[in-house]
Amino acid sequence: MRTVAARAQNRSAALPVTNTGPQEGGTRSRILDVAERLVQVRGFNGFSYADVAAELALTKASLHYHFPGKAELGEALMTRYAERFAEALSVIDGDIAEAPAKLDGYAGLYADVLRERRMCLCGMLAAEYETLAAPIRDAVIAFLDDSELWLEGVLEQGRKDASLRFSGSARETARSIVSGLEGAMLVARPYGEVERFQTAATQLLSSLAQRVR
Amino acid sequence: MRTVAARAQNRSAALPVTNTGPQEGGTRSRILDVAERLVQVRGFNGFSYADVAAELALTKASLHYHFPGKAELGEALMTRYAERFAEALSVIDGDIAEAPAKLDGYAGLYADVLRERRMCLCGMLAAEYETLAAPIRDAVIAFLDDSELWLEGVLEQGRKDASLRFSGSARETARSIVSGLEGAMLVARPYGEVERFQTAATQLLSSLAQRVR
DNA sequence: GTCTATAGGCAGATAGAC
DNA sequence: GTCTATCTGCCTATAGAC
Repeated sequence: MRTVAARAQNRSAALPVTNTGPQEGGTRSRILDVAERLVQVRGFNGFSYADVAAELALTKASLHYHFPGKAELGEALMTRYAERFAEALSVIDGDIAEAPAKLDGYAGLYADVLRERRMCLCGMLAAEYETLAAPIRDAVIAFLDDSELWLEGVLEQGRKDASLRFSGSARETARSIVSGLEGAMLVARPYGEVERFQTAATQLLSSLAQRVR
Repeated sequence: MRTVAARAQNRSAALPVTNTGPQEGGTRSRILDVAERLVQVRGFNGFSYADVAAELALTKASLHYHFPGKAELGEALMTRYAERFAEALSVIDGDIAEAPAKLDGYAGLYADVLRERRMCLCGMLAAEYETLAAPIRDAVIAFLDDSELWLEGVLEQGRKDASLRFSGSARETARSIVSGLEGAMLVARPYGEVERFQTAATQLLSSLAQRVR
């Protein structure tokens, strides 16, 4: 499962977010890369423009040229993250046929993030939700909805071809899987043990969606 | 399950944390109450001494008399929270005999917190873990360890008396339950739907620890 | 215990030169 | 696009009067 996830990550990392010209996208993209990591590690309220500027050897003023305010930066972060995630899901769809293996691929995306000592960007922002500007909030909800929808499809496929068995609706089970994996990340990170996530994720997945074959 | 949880909450709320005298505990306790709610709603990096002071019609300087710095306040918050939680668990132990019902009572504690639009204090601090002072970090880990240990005992009891069936060790399953419930809270809160938590929690619990009777 | 007053620093953000 | 310089406000924290 690591292969698929890693491939998806690489592929998306190679794609410019918004290519507005030959040189223009470079700085913008590097700002997003640094800010993304800082948010995933320290939270949206735990980093500043100064932190990002220092890492890139830029000034705060330059950052404000690319992103007028922290809210706009946050929105761009969440939007790009959702795009990359959606892309990773389509890679899974293209490479993996069986529903149970698709679920493993999905969990692998989370594991890859945790391996870099990061929290899921969306999960981190979900914790800080109450302090976020409306556009960022909407992007958080959109990300969760997308994940849920994709998982719902996989679960329905698995139920149809009898490779998965689960109680309740596919939607409910999809929501439980998203919850379970986000929580497994949240809890594993303080311990600094990726293994803790792996064990919980495997148990959550196999009990929520029983593998028939 | 709501009754047990609510009772536990009330009981602990009536108990002074550290009664250092007739008048002394009052302000300290009220500071903790306000700060606790602010952290659970906005995060540790999302509130300030000024916020707490304003709500209590006090000055920031007065807060510093009771808690020298934000780190000490955070530590006191986490410690008191863990004590209350442990107390709630002992109420469950005293009032409920059957393991499956104990699990419901445990999930009910989370639901009670979410009903007040709050995140679990420990879950919130787990997200912000990287920015926290060492004593707060230790308290977060201690809380998680305690929860896990209690759940492990319940699961072993359930396996022994054949009221619960689960795959893997009791410890692993306990960890998955903690992860699952924290995640269900994290995800349900942005939607503002307690129902979302309830559905996920029920499904997580019943699939991780199958009820036999 | 609580206050006023204030320190010293960092936050997000802007103006305008290059 | 990136810089210097600067603003304003809030942050944590302290000194010292009451």
